[in-house]
Amino acid sequence: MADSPVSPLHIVRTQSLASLVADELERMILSGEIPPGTRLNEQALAARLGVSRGPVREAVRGLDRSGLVVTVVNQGSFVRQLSAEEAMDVYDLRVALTGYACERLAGRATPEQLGTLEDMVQGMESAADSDDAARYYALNLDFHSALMSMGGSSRAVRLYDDLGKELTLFRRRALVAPENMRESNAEHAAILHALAAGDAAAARMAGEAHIRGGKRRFATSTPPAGTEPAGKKRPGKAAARGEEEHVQDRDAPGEPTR
Amino acid sequence: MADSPVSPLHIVRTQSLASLVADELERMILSGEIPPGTRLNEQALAARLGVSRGPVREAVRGLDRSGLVVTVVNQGSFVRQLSAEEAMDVYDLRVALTGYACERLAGRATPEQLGTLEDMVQGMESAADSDDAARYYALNLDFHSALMSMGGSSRAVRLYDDLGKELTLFRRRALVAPENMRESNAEHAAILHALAAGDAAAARMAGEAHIRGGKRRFATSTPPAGTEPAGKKRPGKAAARGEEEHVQDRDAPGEPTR
DNA sequence: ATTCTGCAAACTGTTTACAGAGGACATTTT
DNA sequence: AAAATGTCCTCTGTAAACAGTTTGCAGAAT
Repeated sequence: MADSPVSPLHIVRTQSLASLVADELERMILSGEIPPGTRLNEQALAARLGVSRGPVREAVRGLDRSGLVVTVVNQGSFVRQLSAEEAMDVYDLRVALTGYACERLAGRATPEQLGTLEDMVQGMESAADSDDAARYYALNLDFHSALMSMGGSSRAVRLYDDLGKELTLFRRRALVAPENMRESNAEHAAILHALAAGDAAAARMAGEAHIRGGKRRFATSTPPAGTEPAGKKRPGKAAARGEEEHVQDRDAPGEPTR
Repeated sequence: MADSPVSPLHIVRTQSLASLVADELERMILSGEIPPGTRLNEQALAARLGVSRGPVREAVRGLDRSGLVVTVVNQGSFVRQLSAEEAMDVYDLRVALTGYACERLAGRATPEQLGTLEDMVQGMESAADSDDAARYYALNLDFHSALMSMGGSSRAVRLYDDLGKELTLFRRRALVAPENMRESNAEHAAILHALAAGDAAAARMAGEAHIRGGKRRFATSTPPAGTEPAGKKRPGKAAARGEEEHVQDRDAPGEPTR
């Protein structure tokens, strides 16, 4: 009846603590607040989030399955570290996914869908003109999400997003240089053009070329070091006191088991 | 020193109970022992596996993340039910992945790798000749795994396998009709031929065509009913007594939230 | 006869408690 | 002085207990 179905008593338990913890943990990891290689101290995390260790363990187990976290028995869970090669492999998978979505969409894109994409490309152009990297970044995410959603399936969208999260483990932030924005958006336009023309082969090529371009743009603008130095510091006993500390990094195993 | 490195005290804790439970649960689900739509009763599962509810919850949470299980707050976790459309989408994703792996492999396949694949195709041919569906099935899995591993990355292999597990949720078992074996293996040979020729485009086409063929062979040999009837039985109270019962199905929500 | 209400059992979500493993530091030994 | 070793302490892994919710059934009221 009421407009807002809020229970008068306590807030309705609409989702479990474990899922909330999982979301928060994922956010912390993807934002870099907890850098790769860091050990996830269950007790500290539980205390910081105001829950017990149970939900934290469940959340970490979920992140482990989805690839953001690596667990070593009796040693704990660590934020996954992606090697440069693995990151490139992930890019390649996104190439394949994007190409496929574009190819499928070419044959059946509705004028409405094309209009939506067109608007996004326009928006990115204006963002590039005003050097608004943040806005370009957001629109770019939307564009690719829309592409996957229209051409692929919901499963494809989730896959693409998950791969993106893994990439975020490698590159701290999407480095969008001003000149890259224009180049990138030109490729967007090429995709759109092929889609509008209904040319499946061209759309696929354009989609693949775009992600490959992103991979290249990233690879050329990143430090040439093959593997990250990672945290080598050993905090000793003091850090374990945990007064304000919520995470503690030990030796930081890169990829112990997989 | 000894041949079998078994600890004299208790068996070495080489992996956690939660991971063991997760493996066992996955096996149960994929084998059909716990059919889609079934609710996973934590207490019953814990009792059956001889552990407490903690590891079971962690395992279920992991399966939820990997897509085999769907969880509803305060109602429990259910084995996921794939609709026919979703299954087709998963097939399409495998088409894309396989095509991509084949394309990449074409340029750089070593004679050794080609020999390995050749042996598998030969093995499948002999299996088809003797109508040994089980052996064909196993070799087929190996062939595709090898293809992904050689042409793609370890990430691609895992992705492909995970998608395969999801498909298993839909089709109880890979139905390999005798005539299908020959058709399927002819496509394998075509892939191999293109790979040996180093023709990337042809390899991709052949790889894609093969999975599409598998999709078609499955779609034509499956009941035309769009959605599965699923378990509609309401077991009442008797089943909940749990003397030998380890699972209990209630209303079986297909895809409550995603 | 049907529907609604109230009670009870079961199950999920969460917290708390306990045992074993691993690591860091101090001491001892060579 | 350097290496080895012993001890303590933290943290993970697991189990058990506790609170809240949902579900099913029985009985009452219409």
